[in-house]
Amino acid sequence: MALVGLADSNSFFASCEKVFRPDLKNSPIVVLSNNDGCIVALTQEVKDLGIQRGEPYFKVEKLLKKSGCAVFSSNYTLYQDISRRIFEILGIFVEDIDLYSIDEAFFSFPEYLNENEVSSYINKLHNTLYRRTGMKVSIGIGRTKTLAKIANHIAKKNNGAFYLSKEKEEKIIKNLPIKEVWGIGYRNAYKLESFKIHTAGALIEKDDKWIRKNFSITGLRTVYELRGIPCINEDDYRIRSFASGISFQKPVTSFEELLESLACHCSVVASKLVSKNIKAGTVGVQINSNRFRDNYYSSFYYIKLTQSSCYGPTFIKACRSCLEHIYKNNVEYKSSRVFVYDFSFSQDRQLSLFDTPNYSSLLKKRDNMALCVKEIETSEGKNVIHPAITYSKRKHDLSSRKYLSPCYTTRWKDIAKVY
DNA sequence: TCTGGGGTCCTAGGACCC
DNA sequence: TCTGGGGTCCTAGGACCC
Repeated sequence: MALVGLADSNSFFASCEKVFRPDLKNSPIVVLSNNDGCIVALTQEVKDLGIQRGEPYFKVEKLLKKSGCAVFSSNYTLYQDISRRIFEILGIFVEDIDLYSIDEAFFSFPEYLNENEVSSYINKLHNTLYRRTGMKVSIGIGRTKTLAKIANHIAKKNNGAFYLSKEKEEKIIKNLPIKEVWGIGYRNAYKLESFKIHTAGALIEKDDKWIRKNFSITGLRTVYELRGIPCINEDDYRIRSFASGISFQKPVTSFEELLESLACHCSVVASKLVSKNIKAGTVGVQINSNRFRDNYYSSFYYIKLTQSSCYGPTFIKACRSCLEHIYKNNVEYKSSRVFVYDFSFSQDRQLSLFDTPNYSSLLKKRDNMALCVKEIETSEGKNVIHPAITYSKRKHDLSSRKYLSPCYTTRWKDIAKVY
């Protein structure tokens, strides 16, 4: 059985911002969500001020300014590129990389190596990643994904790499607080504590039937993983749906403006579908008013397309129909979102009984158009071609990003200068 | 004034069938 | 008074993750 490894960057977004700003090496840093709304990444210095991830920025703005904290809007272009570089290097060292999120990846590791060999190999990996990207990436190794996650947690506190061997498991799990276990959120932690279970050690002692009854199959899987039996498979990460959405800077009330924002999201999802070489069979639209206000309104509607598609204008048309079902007058809308699911591979197309040859050739033309748009976006940049309906609004114009850093690694004019 | 965005999985319960 | 038993499929909502 192979060992499982987990590579995970520390305060990923905040660390990316530090790479090109050595002057901020020891400064507190926060990175804000879209629209500069919430804190989504923060360094230890900021955590020490008692601030948590998810905190609305306006509530702590004064405190942060007083402590000399550097503030950034999310620069996904930069983070995505640094992430790509990290995983590229990881691929030189290990096999079967399974990307879990922008800053995390599981991988497999040969078990025939002895403990010292594993430890020195992962230390070397950690150091190479730091030297070549400027990012501190913690490496944890264990018998299962859940154990690798625990090992990674320990690595973060030590020197960046940790191998949780079978021999060490018992001692470490015994006193591990239940809420630090991956897969146990605050609600289940609270529930477990009401049963007087406070540590992972106490949890793995419990009877399988009891766990299944109180915490469902998901809870039982976590317990098996803690016992060293792998239960979380790579298949679990197959994409089933994705979405594009954003909060507006100012409330939106008109049907046309909402549709315009949805059209921007359609372009984003269409482009993502083309790059993955898949088509979506269902399109959904969600619109929301401000959830912190009275009379909160949120509605969702979806349409199954007659033919799976990756063509933006087809999605826009579907969004218009969805919106007609859920749009209400006199509501101040705060956000909109487009979902796509029911994926199929691009080459399989099931024609319906009443399709005419003309219709299939139209569908072919649309496929080609979608590919063509993607090619233009790749060579000329994302904002050079877009549906006419979105002419006055681009996705990023809809939200505020006051503290955006340069795209150091992906745009020539933003490249770092050395004086 | 201001409160993110993007995912996954599971379960209960309703609708429907024989 | 009292209303079967065994399925499937779908959806909303909850819980979790980053």
